[in-house]
Amino acid sequence: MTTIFDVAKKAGVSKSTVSRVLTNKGYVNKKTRQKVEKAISEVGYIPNYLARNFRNSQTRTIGFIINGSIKLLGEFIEKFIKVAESFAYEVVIYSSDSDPVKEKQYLDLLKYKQIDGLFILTRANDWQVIEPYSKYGPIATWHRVESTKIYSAYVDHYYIYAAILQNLRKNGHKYVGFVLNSARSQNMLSANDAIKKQEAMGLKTWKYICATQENYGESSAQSFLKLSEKPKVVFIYADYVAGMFMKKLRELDETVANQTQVISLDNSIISELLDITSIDLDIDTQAYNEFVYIYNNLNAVSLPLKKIRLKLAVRKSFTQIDPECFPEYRIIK
Amino acid sequence: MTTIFDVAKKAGVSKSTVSRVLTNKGYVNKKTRQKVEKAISEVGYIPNYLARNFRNSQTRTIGFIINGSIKLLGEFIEKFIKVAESFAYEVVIYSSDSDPVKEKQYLDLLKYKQIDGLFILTRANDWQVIEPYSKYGPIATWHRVESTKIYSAYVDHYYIYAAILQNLRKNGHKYVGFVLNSARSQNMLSANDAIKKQEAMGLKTWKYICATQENYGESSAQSFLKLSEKPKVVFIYADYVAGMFMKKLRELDETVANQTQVISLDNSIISELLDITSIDLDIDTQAYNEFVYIYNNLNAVSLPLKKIRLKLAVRKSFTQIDPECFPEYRIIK
DNA sequence: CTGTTAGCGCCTTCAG
DNA sequence: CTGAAGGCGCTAACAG
Repeated sequence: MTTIFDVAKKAGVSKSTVSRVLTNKGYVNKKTRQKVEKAISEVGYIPNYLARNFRNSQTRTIGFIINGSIKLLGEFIEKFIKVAESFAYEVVIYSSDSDPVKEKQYLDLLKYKQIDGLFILTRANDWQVIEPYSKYGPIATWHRVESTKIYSAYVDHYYIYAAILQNLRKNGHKYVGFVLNSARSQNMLSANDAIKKQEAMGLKTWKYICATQENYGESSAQSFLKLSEKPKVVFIYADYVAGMFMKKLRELDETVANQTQVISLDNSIISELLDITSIDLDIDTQAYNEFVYIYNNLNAVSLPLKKIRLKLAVRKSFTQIDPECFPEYRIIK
Repeated sequence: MTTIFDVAKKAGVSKSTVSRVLTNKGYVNKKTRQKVEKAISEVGYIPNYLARNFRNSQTRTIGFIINGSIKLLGEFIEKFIKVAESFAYEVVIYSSDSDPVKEKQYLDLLKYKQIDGLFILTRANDWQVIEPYSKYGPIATWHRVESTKIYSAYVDHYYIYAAILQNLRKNGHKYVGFVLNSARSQNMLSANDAIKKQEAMGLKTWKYICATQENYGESSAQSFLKLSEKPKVVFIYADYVAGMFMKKLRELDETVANQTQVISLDNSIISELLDITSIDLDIDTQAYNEFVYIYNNLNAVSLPLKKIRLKLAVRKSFTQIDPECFPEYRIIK
């Protein structure tokens, strides 16, 4: 293995000079620089990042914790990686399997200087447990969290639900169905707030809370069919679930299926293939912001975050869109 | 930051002794060990992996290059990461965007000792370019490749296509449609071999080659509809494409859509939601084998690879299954 | 502008 | 069984 010492010997200079041309720091005479560069290629020098990182005590690596299924998160991860890449950072993926113990191990990596910063897709531990780790390095998450120490590029679901409901009311709907996630997340609490507000204003609702991530769509459809009076439109919290819901509904009762309109969240390939009207949460910008927050903290800079722009992808499952109700949205198609 | 020196001081021993208990190497008296362990927790010692890796000149990190869209590869990545984790390895994801230059940079990481091994989902450079890098560390891929230096846990598509075609012939089909990927991959060449063999035995075929990864399903459906005589069954190389094909077909001609049977590859959430009969390529085992190959090479051991077990997930889009034609398959549902 | 020097934290001979 | 010493490759003061 060649080291800067070999290069120095070849070029007839000192190690420091070689280091200076390598890192582009400090002054170095043009001619010496050329000599060194020539020597570098002559001896086939390969920088040892292990040594460099050790010396600089930095990894230029961000940890990224997923919690089980990344089926539909590919897009987010991909964008995050690309942004990181553009800032010369690497991304290591860890799988916590929603196990608090495992998650803590990864949190420890921040202490152990194995990573510079950490992104947690969905947490397994309480925020109180996670928060203290932020002193070892910046932490960001996709979960909405009220903390000054942990960043989240969340979209407030209150406004999403409020806008959709306002639209529905304008179109004369007085009875609306919801399939909600049981996760004790801020997003679902916000959604509930928006729903409650409309209920107070006379909206009749049917709500189905998904207990787990499995069979959600199916059981919600079964429950829906048991209703004596059924809402004409159902707002479902994720494409995947909406897909399952529609599939099961069609299987069990084609007539009802044809009469039921559906709106969902994610605008993924699933809503595209199943022609479901779905809200696009601007994942790309979210991923960008998440990384940039970490980057800013690591490098004591403050690059601006981008504004998240929601879009409503209008498809067959629901078409009565009143543009006025979506001031911040961009309706597509 | 606490170092082994702090621990040594506290325990009243030398750095070497601390190192020995930390790494569990060499002899160390029980009592001294206890003293050291006590000191470790007392001073709150945190090992510096940066230093350790530098000293050991290893990263315990495997690079994982994706080439653009990991929408449907989540499952594979996830499994790969979990296996790696169980062997105390980490996985860094890189995105090559199918750019040969970028890919080369990641290949260089192997040289630079930034990673111990490399997995390439789909390559951007020719294998001849990639192969030489294997001297810096083990390389594996998901692409089928004929090389002794690069491993691939591929499933020979010849057998898949042969088995499906044999089944179709047993069921009396004399005319079969195919939507194939244009990628100059071994898999598609093998598929073609299997198809040609049946053509030689009198099978009539319609073939559509997808040029790019976009609009594939749509254009194949349009092309299909222009046929004066249409095959009753179409075999499509991926769920995503099959979904698009069916969607477009239904949009343009419901009658034809209802008469057309579809089989595809992947058995992903898409085929589940769209009720497409699909072949499960046992991704989990493939991911396991890919990692274990790398692990074996890195650690000069030879843990056995697992046998890949294909499954046919039978759904509404195609039901005429003759079990005898799938000796190696497991038919589900 | 360049060379000398002194570590970073850890592991591993080599003596004792 | 334990301690002393050296060095992995690189960078950053500090002199010159």
